[in-house]
Order: sequence, then structure tokens, then C-alpha cells
Amino acid sequence: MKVTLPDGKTIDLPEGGSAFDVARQIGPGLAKAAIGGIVSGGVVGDGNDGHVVDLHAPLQGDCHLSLLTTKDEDAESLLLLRHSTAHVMAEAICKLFPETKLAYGPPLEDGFYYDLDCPQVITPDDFARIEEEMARIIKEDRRFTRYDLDRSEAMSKLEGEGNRFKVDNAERAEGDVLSFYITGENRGTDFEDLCRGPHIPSTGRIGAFKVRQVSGSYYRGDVNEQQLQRVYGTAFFKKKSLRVWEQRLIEAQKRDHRMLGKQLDLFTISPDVGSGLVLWEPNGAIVRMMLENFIKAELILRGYKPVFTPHIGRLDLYRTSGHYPYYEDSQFPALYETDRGRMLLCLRNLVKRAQEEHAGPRQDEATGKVRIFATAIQSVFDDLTEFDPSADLENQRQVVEDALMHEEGYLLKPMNCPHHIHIYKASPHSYRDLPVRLAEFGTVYRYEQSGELGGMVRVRGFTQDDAHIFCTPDQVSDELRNTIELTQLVLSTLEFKDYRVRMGMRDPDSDKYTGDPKLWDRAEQQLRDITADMGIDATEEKGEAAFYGPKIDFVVKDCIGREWQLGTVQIDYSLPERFDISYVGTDNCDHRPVMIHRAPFGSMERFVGILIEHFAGAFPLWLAPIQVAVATISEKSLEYGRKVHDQLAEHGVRVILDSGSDKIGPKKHRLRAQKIPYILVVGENEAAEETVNINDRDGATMGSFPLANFVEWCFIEIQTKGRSRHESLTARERSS
RNA sequence: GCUUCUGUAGCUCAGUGGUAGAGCGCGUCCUUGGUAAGGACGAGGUCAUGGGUUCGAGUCCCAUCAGAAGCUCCA
Repeated sequence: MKVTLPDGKTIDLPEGGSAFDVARQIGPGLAKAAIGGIVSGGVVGDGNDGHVVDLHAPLQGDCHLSLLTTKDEDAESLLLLRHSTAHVMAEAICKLFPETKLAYGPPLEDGFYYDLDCPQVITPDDFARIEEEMARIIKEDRRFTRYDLDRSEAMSKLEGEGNRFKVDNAERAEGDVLSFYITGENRGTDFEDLCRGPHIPSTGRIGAFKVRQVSGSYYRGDVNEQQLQRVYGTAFFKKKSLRVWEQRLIEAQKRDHRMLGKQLDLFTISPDVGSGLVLWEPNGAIVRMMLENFIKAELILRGYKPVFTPHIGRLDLYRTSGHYPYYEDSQFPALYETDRGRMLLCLRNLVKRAQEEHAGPRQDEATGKVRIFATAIQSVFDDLTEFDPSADLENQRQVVEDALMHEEGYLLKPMNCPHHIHIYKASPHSYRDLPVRLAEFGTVYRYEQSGELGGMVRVRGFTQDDAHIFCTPDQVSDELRNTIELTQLVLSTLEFKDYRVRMGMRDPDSDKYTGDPKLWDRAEQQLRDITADMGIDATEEKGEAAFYGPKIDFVVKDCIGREWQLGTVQIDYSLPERFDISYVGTDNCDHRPVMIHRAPFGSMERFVGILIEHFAGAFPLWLAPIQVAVATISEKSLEYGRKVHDQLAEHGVRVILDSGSDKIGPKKHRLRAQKIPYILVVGENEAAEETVNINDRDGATMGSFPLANFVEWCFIEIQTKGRSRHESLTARERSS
């Protein structure tokens, strides 16, 4: 058969030849380095193009082949290596904890994990033992050996082993033949695992590895399923790569906004105030204020009208919008106005708790409490006659919820849209007024699960740079374009280049969405059209839509690679319907407007959190909490230092004077640690010449320039948000 | 919410069941200095909180609160 290589050359191979044989023909070096192949254009395995195959698997006829080698730079090679390392780790864990049942162990972008069910709790203390065991397996350089069984034979083998996860995996696998990999060559005695493969040729190819962490995971990602232990690790071909990777992790952690937030006094979160509630310290507040000022100016230019609305609203408002009680679990508890309302809520919770108990004495106790409480409400309020303590719990719950439905109360607002809709409703609108664009930095509260909270990026109270656009169906495209452009402007101004755009569509199988499917289809198509038209590379993701409409999200990664949604643009045909809002058209009839929800920053908390990491705390001049520090050489230059400070302050520059008794070296060191963009050293020479000696926070010294020039350069750099920076302020050489 | 880990000075962290520690930061003094850490002295602690075991608990056990990683969720 003919095997075509990436450079176009072809190699003749006898039937049954493998990728290894190809490598050997090319050269002994390659044969030694090869660990697998990528086959395309031939009939191999399931016939998919770009299929990775075992190095020693026979090739199935003419094909294109590129060889995978022990290169840490090659993502495919690493996936192969890490998948195999997962097997090695699984074997090590099974040896140490023989009762372990393996579930699922895939490679990841930067490592691998294995989900397993083990009666003993695996803790970081066990990692050293696991690694020792793994090192032994690797030293033995055991060959990964594949064997196939037909489905029925495989199933009875797996059922015999009594591992329900593997039986389940096998049932879900496609094809009539299931494959197993032995870590070694002795079937029956060496470790083996049901596995689709492929694998590296032998364990000896694993050059460096590390067991990283352990955590819980739900089997098949289902909260109602059994919780397994997930052990994470990573692997490389070369030891040096592992060291580089570890070093990069450490570097990344230095950018962590929680760390920098403390160091630079940007924000704090106090358990005394409440978890997930951000306290902006003066330094962080300046960054936020500058961002707000920036976008406020843009909003005025783009025809937005500022509005202000309160932090709470009536429950009925959110019953209408669909937020309550649908999102009840992720909201701070409703504030019912009457004792009856509060009691009914309490009764409802008791019923819910009873429902969650499994039948038995605990449930009997819970239903007993329900009965006592219901009787109390009935006699105290002379009410709730329709409640039947002998009815089933679901029925009881329905009765209580119906009674609750008419109770008045308030909710901390989880979204700004209902308030804005009522501003729209406050006056009649004709098609001539549209689009109406109402903008507000609106603070909303959501009771996020405790395990989700993190720094500023996932919190329970946050401020959206929110606006709602009410427009005619014809205006949707233009408005979408404008809002997307505004979001792009925000990202480019803040020098974000590495972000992705996600179109969140509805999941047709879910019941969480409101509104007419035809309008959904229309809205989704409008999103596709506008991104295509604007040349935006966007991925479509099912199930990522809001309950009222599809959306476009701008997503960035934090310092440890987790993705976060910042800006968002959402089309909404549902809420206008629910709130029955309208405008008068050219035909003098009422028509339904379309709403666009949009927030270019998303939330100020999350955005600033990500921004801290993006700049590693070294904000551009226009955002820096302290823009300039004046550092005196000695008391002899103190008077001049004051003059420099005052002159900058008069020009609106945020400047501090450091006249402490440190020598200039340590003084600069401390100011640099505060990430102040410019440090002006002033001594007797500068005082005599009315100059300042300019230094930046990275350690470069730009030299001495007249004070008046520096003031002007600073002014320009601030005004242009860093797009224009005088060449004298740009370090040509870094001293570090 | 679930699993695991963690909680000691303002920050970063040591600490073997037997007197509470370091570096940085902070304050005072000496030094009046020229670009990556000068010197001396000092203040600063209910060892997250509440129970328990023990002659004795920062250390062991339980609970609560908070934080981290992952899972699940995210209007």
C-alpha cells in the first residue's frame, strides 16, 4: 500500500505495515521518537479523517500519514501521552487502593484526570505514593497492548468484573467490537482497561508527570448521580517541560486578582459584610469610576438616556417577568410583607424539605412538622381551609404555593429589565421615538451557590453597565450592530485581544425558555446574520441562551484558564409580550417593540477583576489609581518635590509625594511595587533645572525632562487612554 | 449545594500536645542620601468561631463560619 507523508513523498508499505514501519523507513531517529500517527484519507478505524492511531497498529490501505513524536509542543502528541499516563495513574491507584472502581479517564488541554469510585478518601498526602507507584510502572517500560472483543463477549467480561461504570461506558460505545488496553503484554495479570485508545507504545515514553489535585465529580455530570473522586495529573515527554509548566502556573498565580486586589488595596470582601459582596477600596473605586466615565461618554454620544431605579421591586413585578419564583433558589429570600406571607413561605419550605426526604421515619417527622405548622396557620389566620394534611406532599405544596401567589412582598432585584420596562411604559411611544435606549449602572443581587463564589468574578451583588433598547423589528439589526461595536470598542480600548464570541442559543429539549418558538428562531437567525455580516468569528452553543432570548457573549479567560462572560448582547421578544408594552406605528395601531439587553462590560465587579489580571495590576495611565509618584532624593529637594506634586495635582493628575527618609533605591522599589506608572525622581539637580527624572514601574529610567513637558505628555497620554504616548515616556531599554 | 484541602501579626508563611515565631510592611531614631531593598529600636496575636478530649490544645476530635481547587449551577 501507498502511504503519503505530509511533505508529499510516498512510501510503499507491505500489507499490515504500521506507522512504526513508516518511521523506520524514514530513519532510526524518527523510529525512536515516534509514538503514534495521524491518518487521513484512508480506511482506518472508523474511517474518520485525522484519526490518531497506535504506532504499531496495521494501517488499513492507502492513506496520508503524519507521525506523532515525543514533542511537548505538539498538542496531539501530548493528548496521546496524557491519555496513557491516566492509565498508569489508574493502575497505581488501583494497586494502592484495591477496592477502586474506575469510571472515566480522559486527557485534557493541560493534563488528564481519572474519575473513580474508591471507598478510601484520596488526599494530597497520597500523591507521593501514587507518583512512586507510577514511576515504577514507567521504569518497567511496559508496552500498551490492545485486544478486541466482540460486544457480547466484552459485555459479559465487564459484567463479571462488577464495575457498573465500565458496563455503562461499554453500552454507550459505538460499534460491534470493544477494545481493551493492557499496560503490559500479559493478559489477565497486567493492568487493563476498557478503552477506545489510542495509546503511546510503552510507559517508558512518559518523561515527566505529576499528580496535581483531587476533587469530587458527579458521574456523567449529573448531580443526582453518585459522586466520584476525580484525580488530576499532567505529563510531558521532557522533564524540562514540566518545570516550565509549573513555573508558568506560579507566574499566572501572581496575576490573580484576589492576590493583587489585596496587595494594591483595590477591593476587599469581608465575611462580616457577607460572602460575595465586594467592598471597593479607594484604589479600586478609581479604576471603576474611570471605566464608568469612559462608557458614560460613549453612551451619550450613541443616544442612550440615563435612568436610575431602586434596588428592590415588588414580587408581582418579577412574577410578571418570570424571574419569580422560577429563579427563587438563586435569589436572596423574598421579603414578604405580611406575617401570613412569611408563615406560608415557611410552610412551603417545610413541605419542600419533606418532599426531599426519602420515605421513612425522617420523612414522617418532616410531614409531622408540616401538619403542626399548617394547623397553626389555619387557626392563627383563620385561613388555609383548603389545606388537607392527609393529601400527598405535592398536592399540599400546590395549595400553599397558590396561597403564596397572592401575597405581597419585595425582592432584591436580580435584573434591571423590569424596572426599565416600567420607565418605558410610563409614557406612550410612537414609532417616531424609537429606538428608546435606557441606560443605568444597575446593581443586582443573586444568591449564587456558595461553591461558586470567587473573588470579584462570581459574586452575589454586582453592578451591570446595563441598558435596554426598545425598538421596532426593523431596527433590530442596526441596534445589534451598534451594541456589538460598542462592546468591541470597550475591549479594544482595554487592549483585550484574546477573547472569543459565543452565540447562546436555546436548547429545544429544555422547558426553561419562554416565548413563541417562531420568534426564537427569528432572533437566533438575526444573531447569526449580524455576526456573519460583521465578520465576527462566533461559536454557536445550544442551551446557553437566556430564558427570554438568545445572546452574544464576549468571553475571556482568567489567570488560571477559566472562561468568564464579560460583555453580552441579548435579543428579547418575550418580555415585551409579558409586560404588554407597545408603540403606535405608522398605521396608528399598537405594535409590540423588540427589546435588546446589553452590557458591554457585563458586571463592573467581574470586568475589573479580569482587568486586574489582564494588566497584572499595572493599569494604563488613565486607569491607574495613582498615576505619578514624586520621589525626593533628600530633604534638600523636598520643597521642589512639593512644587512638582502640586503642579501635577492642579492639572488633575493623581499624584503622591514620597518624601520619606529612605534612600532613592529602596524608595523606588516600594513605589514600583505599587505599580505606579511614572516615578519622578527629584534631587538638587532637578530642582536647579526645573526638570524631573522620569522612571517607569518596570525599572527603566527615561532621563530628565522639563517639568512642563512631562505635565503635557501625561495629559495627552491620559486623554487618549494610552493610544498616544510621547516617545520620551517610552523606555527604549529595560534595565530588567 | 457536593467532594477534598486550608484558616497563626496588615501581607506571605514557619511552628513535634508543654513559654507565640520569621521575612516584608508599619512606627520612632540614626543616617541627608542619585536610581532594585542602609542601620538600630519598637508596636502589632482571643492561633477563624463555638464545643469536646487531655494535667495541659495553635497542634487531636466534632460543629459552624470563611477561603481555595474541581464538580454542578449561572437571568
